[in-house]
Amino acid sequence: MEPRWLSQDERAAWLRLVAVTELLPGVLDSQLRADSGLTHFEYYVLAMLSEVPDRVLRMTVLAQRTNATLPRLSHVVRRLEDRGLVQRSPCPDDGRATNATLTAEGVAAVETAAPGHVDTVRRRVLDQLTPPQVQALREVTDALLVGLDPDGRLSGLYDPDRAQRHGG
Amino acid sequence: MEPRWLSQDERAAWLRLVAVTELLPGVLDSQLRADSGLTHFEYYVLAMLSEVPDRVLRMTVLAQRTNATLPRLSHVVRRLEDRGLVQRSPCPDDGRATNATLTAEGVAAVETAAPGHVDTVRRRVLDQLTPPQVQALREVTDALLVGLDPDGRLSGLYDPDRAQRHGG
DNA sequence: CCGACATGGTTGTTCCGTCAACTTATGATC
DNA sequence: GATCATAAGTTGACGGAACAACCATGTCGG
Repeated sequence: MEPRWLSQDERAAWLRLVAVTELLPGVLDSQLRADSGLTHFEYYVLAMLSEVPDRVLRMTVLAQRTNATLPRLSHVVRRLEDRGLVQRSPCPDDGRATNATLTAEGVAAVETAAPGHVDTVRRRVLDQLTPPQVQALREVTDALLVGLDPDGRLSGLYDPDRAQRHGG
Repeated sequence: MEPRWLSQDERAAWLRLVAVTELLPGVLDSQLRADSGLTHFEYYVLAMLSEVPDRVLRMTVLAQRTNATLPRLSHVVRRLEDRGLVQRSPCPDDGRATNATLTAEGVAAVETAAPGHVDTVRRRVLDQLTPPQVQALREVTDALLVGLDPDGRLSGLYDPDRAQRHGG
């Protein structure tokens, strides 16, 4: 079955979007790795925990907010626990569940890593855009997420209102 | 040194961009894998070769156009060669260089995979956007690539002069 | 309550990407 | 034309991610 091919404009936009998604992870990862010994994903795990009351989240919720599969998160959290940045403990409410708690060292790690990370985000990304373009980026990505995240699994990451329904 | 933190708008745009870059690769990879047994990156390697005269490119050029490091491309091309989709041969002009040629089977693989891939790109990405939003996406990603690809390494991927068609 | 099913996590395998080291060829310099 | 530096690719080791299999716990219908 022959699909509708892409128009000139669509193709141009699409190829650039692909290029951005290819390049962005590398930029974030290498800066964080070099300066803080953290993967971008590890940083996000710690950051998500640091923004939440008591700095505790159940593995499932944490996985949703970081767009990780449970196996992936399990491995990462185990490594972070080995490094003393996170503490795992059984959830009292549900014998199956595990809580991941950010330790004091974990807090320190996030606070140490944050400035350099934010600086990279500024210089490599946001400073390239005019204020109207920032607004446009927000609107476009919002629309894209409808197609990419139809169940709102990641909504905790970008939409505080929907976070309560899905991640709370 | 304390960085400038992100404004409300910047943070919103940034978090959504991160969410998009987290989700998009998985969407593309799983469709291509399931339907064609190809990684998105493998598909792009084959697609880039298919769009070029004689379907030959030197490894270095191919690496630039796909934003791959040379080691990564070398590994991928070896696997593709094992599957009969690509043929490697020494470059007559430069004894150090290697040419990668798309085989007939490789052409067939791209042509088989393309419709499903384009369909996914449409349904999951482009159809979520209005025409003005497609235009905005193009402009914003163009600006972003200045910061992410300062040397223009990937320009072959999105520069209209060098890239004529995609997915066909 | 008891058996079937669903949910929450972990573990192990396999594959892919990165990094560093190495081989070979080219180009510049004297 | 010999030497040294650089470029093009390959290879191997290592770490992280996807996937599948598995175990433990909770839930629901009889």
